[in-house]
Amino acid sequence: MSSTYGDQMTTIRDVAKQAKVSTATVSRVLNNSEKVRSATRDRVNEVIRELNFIPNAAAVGLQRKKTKTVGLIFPDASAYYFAEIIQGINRHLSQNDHQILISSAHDEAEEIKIINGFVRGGRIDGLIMMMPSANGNNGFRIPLAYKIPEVFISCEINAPRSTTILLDNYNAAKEMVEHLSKLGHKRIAFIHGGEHNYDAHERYRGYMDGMKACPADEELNLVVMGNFTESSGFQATLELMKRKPTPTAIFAANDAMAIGAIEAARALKLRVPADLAIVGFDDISSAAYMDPALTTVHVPLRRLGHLAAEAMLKNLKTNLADRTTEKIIIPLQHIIRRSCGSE
Amino acid sequence: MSSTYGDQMTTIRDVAKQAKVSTATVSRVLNNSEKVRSATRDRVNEVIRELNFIPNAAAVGLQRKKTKTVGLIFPDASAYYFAEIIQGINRHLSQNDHQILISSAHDEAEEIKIINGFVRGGRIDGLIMMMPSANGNNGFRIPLAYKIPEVFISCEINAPRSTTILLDNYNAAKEMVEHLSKLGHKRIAFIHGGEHNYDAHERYRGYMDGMKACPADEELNLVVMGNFTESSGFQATLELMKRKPTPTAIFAANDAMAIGAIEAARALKLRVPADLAIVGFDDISSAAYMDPALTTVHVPLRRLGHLAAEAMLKNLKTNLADRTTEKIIIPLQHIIRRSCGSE
DNA sequence: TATTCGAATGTAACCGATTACATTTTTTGA
DNA sequence: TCAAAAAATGTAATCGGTTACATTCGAATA
Repeated sequence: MSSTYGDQMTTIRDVAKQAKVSTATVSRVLNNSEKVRSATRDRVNEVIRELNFIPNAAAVGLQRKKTKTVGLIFPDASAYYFAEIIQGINRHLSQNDHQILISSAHDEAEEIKIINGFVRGGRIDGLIMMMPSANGNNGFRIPLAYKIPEVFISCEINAPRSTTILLDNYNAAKEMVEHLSKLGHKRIAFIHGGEHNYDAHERYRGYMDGMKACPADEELNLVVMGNFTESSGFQATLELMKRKPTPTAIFAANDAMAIGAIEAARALKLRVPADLAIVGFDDISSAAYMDPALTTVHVPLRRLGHLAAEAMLKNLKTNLADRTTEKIIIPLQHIIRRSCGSE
Repeated sequence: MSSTYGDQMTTIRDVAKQAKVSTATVSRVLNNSEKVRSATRDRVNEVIRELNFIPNAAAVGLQRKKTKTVGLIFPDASAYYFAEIIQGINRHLSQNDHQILISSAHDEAEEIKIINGFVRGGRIDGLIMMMPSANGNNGFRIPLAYKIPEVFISCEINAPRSTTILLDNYNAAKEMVEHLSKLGHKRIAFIHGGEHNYDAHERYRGYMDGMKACPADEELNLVVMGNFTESSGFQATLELMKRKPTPTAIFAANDAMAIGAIEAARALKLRVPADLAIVGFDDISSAAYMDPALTTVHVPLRRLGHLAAEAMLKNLKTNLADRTTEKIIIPLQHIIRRSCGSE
């Protein structure tokens, strides 16, 4: 059985021999660490280029105990949402000579197993976790045992010396309710995204507090549980419109459910926004092209990824003792379009 | 500066010492390679569990010249589309004890540099490339120089001993035209996705050949270039409706552009499908929830990813000499909804 | 020109696993 | 019971780099 690299594996020894220096010198040139006479450096670089030599990552990793790789743990759902974030992360990391190693699983036990394997196997230098279903209370404490930098996205783990990046879901949701309220709506329903999802829960909290501040008709229960999919938004809306009195506005915890809600309104022969205002959250690319165009909250996913990568790179450069515990909250902007009846 | 692993790095020597055997025996237990007396095996496994030992990936990789990692090269665009594929790939690979290393860049030179670094640096055992803009003619020959398994998605590189996975865009597009034709349409326009995109081009070919077979009013040029975004579909439709005679149906090369087209029709006060039929391609999750629900071609992205992973794992087990050149074509299914006026 | 000293370079141990080969232990059979 | 064969285990070289320490070189100074 032939080797993976076949006969093309070039080692530092090949370079050393051809440049008539020791491997130590080649290594020094590679890492421009100590002083190397410029004539020697040029000669070595010439050979490196000639042989198309690239140091073996495993050998470097073994010695340095660094892999230039960041692990990414993401839930196995909602591809679009996570893909944008990952792109943001990857863009910034690869510009800084780092790679990402991805894993995803919904089963939390499996998740922990994977993380453990990554870290203890020395595969990664740092860990970026997006686990909206994890919080400090449900036993997700494993990462804290490690000493590698950790960045958490959309979950409140509260691990010391880690960086947490959150969206300001709460305020954005609250303001959205206030906006609907200002338009005269009193019976504003909410389609939840899932009890155990951090973002969904924060949006729900914002909705609830927003409602408290509004002059409401009466004590209403206008919250229905969805699961972030179009079809759940559709079902939830059908469900909501059976209640008496019926809501005059629906706030869906994400755009996909808002799309389902619009479709349900249509099935019920209700005009949006005249009979029923509908707003979402996320500002997915098609939101502007819905009928009616969807009022929503813009979530800068790539920027979120960029911030995560930035925090990771910073922590990677800082030794454990000097790392601080940080929480970055991204303010969110409303996008008022036609579906709320504002224009 | 403390080590990445801090004091928690457990080595095979620690295990050997505690189990009172040599490192060779521990290694044999780990790889259940040769025979080990079961009493010894149990004792070693016990210690491994006790110490939570996981072999250092770099050390294993250095020795074995295998990383259990597959490189993924994807274009830096259309997150949703690629995310679904990546999920499909990842799901299957991680079930088989492999990880993925992702990279993406639009600049082809940078792309080649990254691939080269991955392969020559021994970071990956195999390469899955999705480069719709690459084809055998535009110089994308680098990968052929390597001996690791290669799987290409949506591009025709024709590298020997590699596996290529393609969607049957051509036939699906042709059949879509035939479907529209059967509904009585004679002036069917096409919104292209990009000249250099493989999928877009195949869909275009299918459209053209479908048109040839249809009884057309006259020699029409009803093709406009888009770029797979909603806004380009919007613009393209505005453009198309200025032509005389105006098209009665629009076939967009993907759903996003079809969404833009529907919105444009609306802006022009045209009813869909009564005044203008509009169909797409991809079957994104919101397609069923558009108004009108979008007729399109379903593209099984996760399955595509799964097939790519499967092919990769198979090739990984086969040595170079025994690998065959394979081309897998995935047949595509139409989803007839309301936007084509069929119901 | 000889001496000194810092800069440049080389030597070899090491990172943590695997594995060919050597050695020890156990089993088998006469 | 003991020699021979088979099985289990150990020893040490190795993978391809990095780096502490040793050595050599060259320039500056006397």
